[in-house]
Amino acid sequence: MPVTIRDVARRLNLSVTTVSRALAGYDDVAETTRQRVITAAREMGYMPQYAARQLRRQRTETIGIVFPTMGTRFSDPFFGEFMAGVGDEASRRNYDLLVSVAPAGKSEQDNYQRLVNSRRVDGFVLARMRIEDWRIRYLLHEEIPFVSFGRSETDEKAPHIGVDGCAGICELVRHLVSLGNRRIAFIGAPPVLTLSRDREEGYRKGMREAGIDVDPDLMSVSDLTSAGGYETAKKLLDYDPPPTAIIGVNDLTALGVIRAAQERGLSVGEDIAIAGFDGIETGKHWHPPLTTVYQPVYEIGRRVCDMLVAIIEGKETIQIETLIQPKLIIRQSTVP
Amino acid sequence: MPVTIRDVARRLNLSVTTVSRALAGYDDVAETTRQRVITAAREMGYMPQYAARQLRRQRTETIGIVFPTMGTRFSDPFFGEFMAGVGDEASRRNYDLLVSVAPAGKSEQDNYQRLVNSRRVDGFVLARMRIEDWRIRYLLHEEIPFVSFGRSETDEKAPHIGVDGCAGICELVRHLVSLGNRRIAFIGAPPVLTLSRDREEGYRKGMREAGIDVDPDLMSVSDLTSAGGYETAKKLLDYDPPPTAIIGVNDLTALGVIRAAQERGLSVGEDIAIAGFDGIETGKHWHPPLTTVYQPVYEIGRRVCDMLVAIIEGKETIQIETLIQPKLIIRQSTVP
DNA sequence: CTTGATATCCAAAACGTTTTGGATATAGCT
DNA sequence: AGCTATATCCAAAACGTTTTGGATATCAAG
Repeated sequence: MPVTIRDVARRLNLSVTTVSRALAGYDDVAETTRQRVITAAREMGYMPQYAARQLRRQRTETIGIVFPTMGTRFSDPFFGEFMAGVGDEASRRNYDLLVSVAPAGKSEQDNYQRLVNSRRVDGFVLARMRIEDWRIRYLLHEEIPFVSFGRSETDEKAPHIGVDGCAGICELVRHLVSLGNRRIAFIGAPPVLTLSRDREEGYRKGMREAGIDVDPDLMSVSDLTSAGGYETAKKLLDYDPPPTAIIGVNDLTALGVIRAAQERGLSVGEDIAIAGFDGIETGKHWHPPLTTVYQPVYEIGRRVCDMLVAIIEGKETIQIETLIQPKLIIRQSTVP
Repeated sequence: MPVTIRDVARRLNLSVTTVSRALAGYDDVAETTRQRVITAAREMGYMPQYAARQLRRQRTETIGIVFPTMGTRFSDPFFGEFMAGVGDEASRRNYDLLVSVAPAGKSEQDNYQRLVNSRRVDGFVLARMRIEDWRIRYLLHEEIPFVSFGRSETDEKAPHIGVDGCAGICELVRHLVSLGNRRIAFIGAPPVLTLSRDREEGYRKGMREAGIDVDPDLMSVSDLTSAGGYETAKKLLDYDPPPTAIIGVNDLTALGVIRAAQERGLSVGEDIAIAGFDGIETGKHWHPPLTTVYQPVYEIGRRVCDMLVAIIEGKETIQIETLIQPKLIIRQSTVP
C-alpha cells in the first residue's frame, strides 16, 4: 500500500537508481529529470522507508537516550528540559530520538545492550553521570559514539559538557556567608554521582575560604527529590543550634527543605536561608522565590546533541570537553 | 564488525534459516539444536539487527509520540509522568519509543507526516487533544493505529482514555461552595483543547447546581503554565469584590495563582481558596499544599500504550474508550 | 569519420533478516 | 518392500533502499 521508490520510478519510466540519485542530489542526473522526480515524489507522498535505508547505509540516524525513573515517578523538570534541548537539536539535524525509560540498575544495562546489539541507534546521549560509570567503559569498548552531560572519572577524556558545580556552590556559600550565615548545612545526593562530589567540593571549598569548619552533622545525603529534601531537612532543623542556612544539591531538594522550614513556622529568607541548584522554572514561582545556581539545561541539551552528531558523522574539529560556568541567581529565599 | 545471523550459522554449520527459526521458537527445529543456537548466540552477543528485521516484517515495533514544546521550555511535569508510563509499558511489551519534540503548528504536522511516510513507527500515542483535531483525521485516513489521552470530537469513537474533567471540577466546585464560597473564579486554557471545554463545563455545572450565576468577569483563559496563571490571577484579584476562590484548569496554573495571591499578602487557604487539576507531585509539597483533582497520569500512560499495542497487533477484544473518574484531593490551599 | 569527453541513465549487488515451500532422512505401519 | 507420517533442516525469495561500475548517446575537436 505505501508508495515505494519503485512506484515513483515506474510512473516516470525511470530506473530506481535515477530516482534515488535525483532525490539525493547527485549531479549525474539532468536538471529537468530531477524536477520531474521531485514533483512526482511529492505528489505521490513518497518518502524513503527508513528501515530499508538504514539497512543499506548501516546507519540509523537515531540517537538513544535512556531515562532513569525513580519508582513510578519521573518528575524532575530537569529531564524534561534536557530532553527538549536534545530533541530540538536532533530534529534540526534530521535525527530522531529513541527514548527508553529504565530504573537504574540491571534493567538499565539491558536497555543499553539491546539498543547497541540490535543497532537501533547511532549514538547515545548520557546524563546524570557517575564517578565510576560502566556506561562509558561499555560504549567505548563497543565503539559507539556518545556524549554526556556531566563528567565521569571513568574516562575524563570522554566527550562531555560539564557544569562547574564546584564553582557554583562555592559562590553560593560566599553569598550566604556575606549575609552573616556561619552554620550552613548541605544536603547532598548519592555519592556515586559526579554532581554530588563536585557540589560538595564547592561547599567545602566555600566554607574553607570563609574560615568556617564544617560541622559533619550539617552534611547529609538525600535522593534529589523534594520529598527527600523535606525529610532530610526535618532532621537538620532538629539540631541545636539549628543551621541558619541550608543548601540543597538541586532545586527539588531545596523546595522540600523550604516546606520543612515553613512547617516549623520559620520565615524562609528571614529566619533561615535556603538555596538550590539547577534553576528550574518552578523555583522562580515558589514562595518565596528560590535562590539557585542556574545552569542552562535546555541549551546544554542542544549542545550535547550537536557534539554527538558531529562525532557520529566523523567531523574532526570538535572540542571534546566543555566546562560551563553556572550563574548564581539570588532571590528571596536567602535575602528578605 | 557486528555479529550477524550468518556468523552464528557458520559457526554451528547450520543454515541461516535454522538459526532464525531456532531463535524465534519454531517447533521444526530439534531441541538440542535450539540449545546450541541459543548458547552460541548468547556467547557471540548476537541480536537481530532491527533495520533488517523491520524491512522484512514491515513492522517497526516502535511507537511514536510527538511532544509539544512551548517556547524553549518544556516544563510541565504532566508530560514527564505520562511519558514514563507510556515508556515503561512499551518496554514491557518490547516496543521502543520514538520521541519527537515539536512546537504545535506546522512543524508538528511535518513531524507526523515524516514519521508516517517513512514508516518509522507502528502507531502513535496522542496527548493534549483538541476538540477539532486534524491528527485524528489524518491518522485514520492513513490507517495508522493510535490511542489518545483525552477525547476529541473529530471522532468520538477513536480509541482513547479520557478523564472526566467535568465531574472532577464539578465536585471541586461543590467542595468550594460547601466552604461558603460564592464568588468562584475559573482560569481556563485555550478553548481548542478538549480539556478546556470539559473542565469549564464542570465549573458551570457545579455553579448551576449551587444556584450561583456565573459572573463572566470571573472566567478567563490562560495557557496552562504557572507564569500564565500568575498573570491572569493578578487581574482577577483586582476585581471588586475579588473572588473568594480561584480554580486553575491545571495545577501549574493554580501554582501561579497562589503566588499572585501571596504577593497581595493574602493567606491562601484562609483569605482565599485556590485549587487545580492534575495532582502533580509538586503540588503536594507546595506552600500551602494544593487542593487538586487528581488524575493518575502515569497509570493512564501505561494503559494508553497497552491499548495501542493491542490495536497494532490486531487483538480484537479491546475496549475502545474508557472514562476515568478523577479524585478530589483536599489540602490546605482551600481549607485552613 | 574517428576519438575523446561529457552528460545522462541504469542493471545488479548488497545490506541482514524472515518466510515460503520444499528436501531429506527416519520410523512406523501394512 | 512400499507407503505414510513425522522430524529436521535448508535454498531462495523478498523486504526497499543506496551504491558500484558501467552503458549509451551526444557533441566537439581533430
